[in-house]
This record gives sequence, structure tokens and C-alpha cells, in this order.
Amino acid sequence: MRRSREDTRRTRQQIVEEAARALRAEGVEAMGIGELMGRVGMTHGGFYAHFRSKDALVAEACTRGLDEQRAALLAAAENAPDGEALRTIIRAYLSRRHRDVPAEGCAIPALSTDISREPKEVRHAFTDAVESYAGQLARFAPGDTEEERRDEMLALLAGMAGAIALARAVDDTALSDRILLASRALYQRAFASDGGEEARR
Amino acid sequence: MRRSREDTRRTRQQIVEEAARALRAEGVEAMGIGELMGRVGMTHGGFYAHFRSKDALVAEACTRGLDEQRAALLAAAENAPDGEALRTIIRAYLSRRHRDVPAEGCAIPALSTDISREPKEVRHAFTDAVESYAGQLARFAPGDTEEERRDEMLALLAGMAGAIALARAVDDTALSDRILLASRALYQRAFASDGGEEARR
DNA sequence: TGTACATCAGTGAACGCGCGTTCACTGATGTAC
DNA sequence: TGTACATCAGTGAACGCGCGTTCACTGATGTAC
Repeated sequence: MRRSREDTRRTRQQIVEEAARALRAEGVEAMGIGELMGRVGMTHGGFYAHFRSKDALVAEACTRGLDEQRAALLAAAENAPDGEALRTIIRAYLSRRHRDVPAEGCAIPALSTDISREPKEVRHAFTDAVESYAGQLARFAPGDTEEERRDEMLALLAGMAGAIALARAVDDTALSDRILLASRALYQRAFASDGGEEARR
Repeated sequence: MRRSREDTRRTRQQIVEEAARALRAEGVEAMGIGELMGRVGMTHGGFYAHFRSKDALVAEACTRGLDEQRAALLAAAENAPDGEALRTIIRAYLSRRHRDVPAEGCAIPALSTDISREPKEVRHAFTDAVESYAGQLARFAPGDTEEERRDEMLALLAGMAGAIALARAVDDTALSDRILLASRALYQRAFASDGGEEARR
């Protein structure tokens, strides 16, 4: 039966939130519409009152997942002591927690492989979100121009995402930990004390 | 009908080779047994004369894919001019060609996200292959001990894999190229002239 | 070396399964008067 | 403000589809004598 506008809005938002979690935890294919709607307390048929297709939801949930992580990193960097913003980003991203809880982490290591095989609709949303992700964190990266800083941040995010993805893939905790630690050391060294907003203050 | 031992051996090898390509091009889920057997010139039923299950093939094909790429990078590094081995690895890995032809590239950027959701059998094979991948290339990385060099190489491979995966995921050629170029610059800088086999000669 | 029989690689129909999507239906909400 | 009606969020059965896997069968290969 028909629901109030407020209920409808809330339901739609819950679906996107659950999808953003499920996507990162299970991947695009494994995230089922039925399971998702069950988590929101409804049956699968109602889904299509909110979204044109699964792809449309995936596109929106990708954006959501990336925006969440961007906001978390931004907050961490802004609260970091002077000159420590980029180090803080690197430490937070390459943490055991981030490796172990994909559902609440960055969508790049969880989904980049899947996304390249998705339809245009999804890839486009993902691309836009990645650009604004790197764009908003760029001020913490070294470089003389906005472009340089954004490119540095893109390379850093891509690299850290690779480290998390590989650390999740391997079946050996010791090896996984070594991947995280060695990657931390690598990026801290590459972006040592020189760059970033603080150096320009 | 029954085939000669030589035929059987050849068929099995063809299946693994096609699987190693298809896996990297399409991902684990999308690689179908029927399609694969069709490419080898047979029907799907014959598959189970060679493999216990799809998972068993995926495990073997992962190893194959990683070993191929390791051999290619090893050859490139060994043929590089003195002091250029690591730079050559970085240039070859972070190339447009590698981004554009996943079927013939490294299995890490193509599969790491998928692998973390696969059964133990697959993850274990992948893990072993990754260890020997990093182990065999370790001599080109900086570090005083074998362990240090292997960890550096793990971090480098993970990072470069992340760059390739993200470059493949985004829907914008210019952004994709910038990810590759910025990543090249990052790793060339981080592993500048100091490290590696040549520096220890 | 020749023969009889067991083996087994490959065929193709059939299986169960889970998926995304559709659709007739329900009944509370929103709207027009 | 009250009433009549249109709207539409949600239900749950049904759809087609493609997948991995099984299985009875075929006939050339391998093996035992």
C-alpha cells in the first residue's frame, strides 16, 4: 500500500545505505536485491518503486561509499597535528581495521576490479566520485599546482587501494600484515615531510 | 571417446591457458565453463574429466596468470641496462598496454578483489603465487636483507596493481592516463637510483 | 605380434539453483473539489 | 473541513535466463594375456 512521502524517502535512503555496505563487503554480483530488501525489512518486489534497475542502485551506492570514505579521511586529516595530515591519512588508510572491515571502508580496493566490467552508468558514477575524492584531499598532497597535488593524491589513493586489496586477497595473516606495513613505509617515505598543505602555510 | 595421453595432456593445458586469459579479462564469476570449453573446441561436459570443479581450475589458472607475469617482468629486468632493472619493471607494469590488455597482464589488478571472496582453495593458490612472485623479483628492490627487499617488492607490486586497477575502472581516458603517469612518477621517486641489485654489485 | 576387454575423454540432455525483473493486486496516502 | 477518487509503495507469485554440475552413453585408446 502507499506510504507517506517521508516513509518513502527514508526507505530509499536505507536501501542505498545497505547497498553501499553490501557492495563493499560482497562485490557487485554477489549483492542480491532480495537480500538487500530483506535487510531493510521489505520484500524484493518493492525495490523497483525506488530504482530503475540494480545498475542504477549500484551507481548510487558506489558514489555513497566513496563519499563516506572521503569524508572520514578529510576529518582525520583536518584533526591531525600540524604537518601530520598526510601521514595521518596514510596511517588510517593502511590500517588493519580498514583491511578487516571492507563494508565500512573505501570502495576503491573493494570494487575497482568489479567496476571496470560494469556498464557505463556505474563506471561514470564511480569516475565522478573518484575525481571529487582525490580533488578534495589534494590539498594535503605535495605539489606546486592544484593539478600536481591532485595527481599525487590520485597516485597515493590508487597505491594504497592496491595494498588493501592485496592484503585482503592473501590467505596468510603474516604476509597480509607485511604488505600493510611495507606499504605504509613506502608511502610515508615517498611523501615524507616535504609536501602538503602544512608545508605551504 | 577416449583420447591418447598426449591429447589429454594438451587439452588440459589449453583449458588452463584459456582460463588464465578469461579470468583476467572477465573475472571469476563471468568466466563460464561452457564458454571456456567452446574456445578449446569441446562441449562443457568434458570439463570434469580434467578438473574436480570450477574452483580447482580457477586456483590453477590464477597461479598460471601470476607466474606468466612474473616471468615477463623478470626477463625485462634482466635485459635492462645496469641500474635500470627496477625502473624498467615500473615502466613496463604501469604502461598503457598493461592497462588496456588485462587478459595478458598481471593477475593482481585483474583479480585481487575477486580473490578475497573466493574459497580457501583459490585464495591459497593465489597467496603462494604472490609470495613467489615477490620473492623472485625481490633482488631488484632496495634493502639490506632478503626480507626487506621482498617486502619492498610486495609493496611496490601491490601499489602498482592498485594503479592499474583504478586506471581500468575509471571511464575517462585523460584521468586514467594521469593515474598511470602520476603513479610512475611516485614509484620512480620512491625507489629512485639507490636500491636494488645493481647498487649492491 | 595379435586379440579381448577395461578404461576413460568427450557428448549433450537434464538437473537444481539463484538471480534480476515483471505484474496483478492491495490499501493507505495525497489531492481535487 | 469533509468527501471521493487517483496515486503509488509494497506484496508475493511467476517469468526467463544462465550458471555449475551430473549422468547415461559412445567409441578410440590402453592394457593384459
